[in-house]
Amino acid sequence: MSPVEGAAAKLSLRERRRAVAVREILGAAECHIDENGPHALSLRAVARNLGMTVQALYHYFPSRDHLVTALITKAYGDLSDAVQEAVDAAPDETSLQRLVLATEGYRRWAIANPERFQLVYGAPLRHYEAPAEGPTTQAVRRMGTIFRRELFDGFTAEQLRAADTPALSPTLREYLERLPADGLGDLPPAGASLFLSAWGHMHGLVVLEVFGHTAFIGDHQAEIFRMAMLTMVKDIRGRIPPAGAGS
Amino acid sequence: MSPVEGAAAKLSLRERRRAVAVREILGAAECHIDENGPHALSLRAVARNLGMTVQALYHYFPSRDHLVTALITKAYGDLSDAVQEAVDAAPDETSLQRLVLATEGYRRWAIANPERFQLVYGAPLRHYEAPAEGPTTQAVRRMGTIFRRELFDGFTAEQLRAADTPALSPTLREYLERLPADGLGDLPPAGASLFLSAWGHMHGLVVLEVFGHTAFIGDHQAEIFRMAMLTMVKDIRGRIPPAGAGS
DNA sequence: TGTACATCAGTGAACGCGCGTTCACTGATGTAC
DNA sequence: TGTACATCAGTGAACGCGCGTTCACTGATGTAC
Repeated sequence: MSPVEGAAAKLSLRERRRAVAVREILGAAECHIDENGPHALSLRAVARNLGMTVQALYHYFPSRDHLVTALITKAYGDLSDAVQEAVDAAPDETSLQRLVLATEGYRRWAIANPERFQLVYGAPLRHYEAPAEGPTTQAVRRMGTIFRRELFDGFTAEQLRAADTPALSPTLREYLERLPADGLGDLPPAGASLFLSAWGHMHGLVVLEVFGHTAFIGDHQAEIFRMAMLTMVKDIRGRIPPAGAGS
Repeated sequence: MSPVEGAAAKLSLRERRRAVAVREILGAAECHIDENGPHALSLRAVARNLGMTVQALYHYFPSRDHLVTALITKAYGDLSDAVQEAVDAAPDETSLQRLVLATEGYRRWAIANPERFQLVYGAPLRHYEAPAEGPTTQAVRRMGTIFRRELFDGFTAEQLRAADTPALSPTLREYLERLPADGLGDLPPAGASLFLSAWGHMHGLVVLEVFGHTAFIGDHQAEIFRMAMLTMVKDIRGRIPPAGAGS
């Protein structure tokens, strides 16, 4: 008996059916989003896709907002998975190469799932009230961790502290030092600043492409992106002094 | 008699009232967008704001789409104006400083008008069918021109051609060379590539901030942005060789 | 093993809402003579 | 200067649509004895 069957055997028929139904609902909702955009999402449309009546959905999600929250969480998770897989696929590459691969994974997922990408990074949905401690906070951390590891792989905190960046104001330095350690707090201010800049750079190129603002580049978007990211990573690493040079 | 009065005198009472009404409608629509987001825009809501009935709006805009098109065009124009003004306000600065000021103008307008910023750069509105030769194409060109002028001020095409960027594939180089001259076509491939990267970098940091993804930085966003842009511009200019060194 | 009861998935009917758009109309503004 | 007519801004009433949510219900699944 496989572990899966073992786990499944512990669930009643009803529980298994319920799990299947929830997956089907999420799938239908994602399908509808892919075709009509996140702002067209409605319980009625999802129910229609499933051949059900709307009311039945209330047995699985107490309101539209709960469904939306689940979808946003899943989209963020899927994006993180895509980035993680892009990194894991090349364990023998240099960390510079792995970081470029990570950014390419980010871009690729966004291009392949433009509507769900908007669910995460676009305008918040009309009438949607996100729960406090948003569903995204955990996912944000996870993706941040992936990128940070590759970006600063091989450098010590001491080296990052001595990175060649414009002088930050004392209040900002202090603020960055005091961020929670699971966010950017364990990075020295210069490192946090470089990291945010890099994130914005990657994200901006992807957003412009996803929303069609760089359509005039045609089929060459992937190459432009790759070159920009390669240059970006080299520049950032070039700002960090060799080990032992600081202090 | 002022020129304005002179022009106005040529318009009948009806024409002047009409012009005022159109401005009022656009203003009410912008106000509604500012408060409820672009996706909540509806003719009925605008009419309500004005104390009119919906049907009256059809005397000024033949459909909702025409109103939306006007709003998008105006938002893009206002953003371009803001950038232009930021540049013009410091004619004596170095072009490096002016470019940083331009990016700060871009950011400032976006932060001050987040909903209208979405109108331009966010997800397209539900049920809105943009006209062919979109209303934005002209505005895009205008803003592109401002940034390009400051970014590459003082450099010759020859210098840009020799910029230190990763090797672009021959097909991409050729493609970039053949872009229409009023877009990026008058830039050598290396210059076009640097320009796109810079645009994405600026845009990405602004988008993350506008959508609240960098809220954890609190009041220091402006400083982080400024440092990132300063570094970016220096890096880009550092890649361009001094005059006469190439060929 | 069978029976009584609780839980749950799903339906039919209905609620009140906001939306874009059309139609026939009234009264004010503008214009040709 | 006055008059007949055209143009235009605005209204009242109505259309058909999709939306989230609630209520009372039926029949299947699960459980305690």
